[in-house]
Amino acid sequence: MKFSNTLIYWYLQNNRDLPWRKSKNPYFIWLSEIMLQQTRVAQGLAYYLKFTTTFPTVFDLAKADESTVLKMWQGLGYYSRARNLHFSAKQISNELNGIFPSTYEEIIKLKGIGDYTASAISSICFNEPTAVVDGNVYRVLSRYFGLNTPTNSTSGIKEFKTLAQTLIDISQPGTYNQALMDFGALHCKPQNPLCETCPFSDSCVAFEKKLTKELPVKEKKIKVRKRYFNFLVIKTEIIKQF
DNA sequence: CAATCGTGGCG
DNA sequence: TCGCCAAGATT
Repeated sequence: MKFSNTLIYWYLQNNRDLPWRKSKNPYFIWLSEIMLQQTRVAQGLAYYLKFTTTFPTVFDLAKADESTVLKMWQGLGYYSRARNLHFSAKQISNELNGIFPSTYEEIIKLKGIGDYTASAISSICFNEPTAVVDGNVYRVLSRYFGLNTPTNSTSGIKEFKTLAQTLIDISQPGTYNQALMDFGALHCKPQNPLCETCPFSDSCVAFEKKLTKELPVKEKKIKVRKRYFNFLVIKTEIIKQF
């Protein structure tokens, strides 16, 4: 069976019921994608609900003060996301008549949106076959194909993006992309992946060669840390009495 | 292009 | 307690 078909079959049975999946409104998908950058679903969920309630449309978000937006973002981290989100909301509201751009090429021009987010929005909302590559995708593909190219290297980024693009189901790219990420998050987990009940266990290279724990490979970056040591030298004077 | 940006969960 | 990581983007 084709990779994408197996994946989507798994997804239809195991996908998470998340609020942003009820909609294809690019404004909502955009909000969710920005919030979930480097952030777990469990952490971002409450913020997504708060934002969509307070700002039901891009106009409402654009009208708000930046300080208000930042306060609502408080606790989520990476605050430049909130500033870029607000900046782009104003741009969409004022210059694009509130209409979200509908192609990858146009979407990626927005501040705060890079390759991943542009691919996610264009595939989910506009059915454009643009493959997403996030941490989940690196892990699943590196294991399934047994690839040890460091995922944080320049060549690795290109290699995985190209590979993901060849695997995409062009008839339902949004579903395929979300399936791949959900599969990575729930099944092909970083630690203790569920290989025993995996639909890919007959074709996964890492499983066959017992390399699951070794993949994906990340180039180690040396973290310089300063350590300060204080020494207390104790001298005792021994007085010899005789 | 390597460093940086936050927070919380996990072993 | 510590290092690693989690739906990345920017400079």
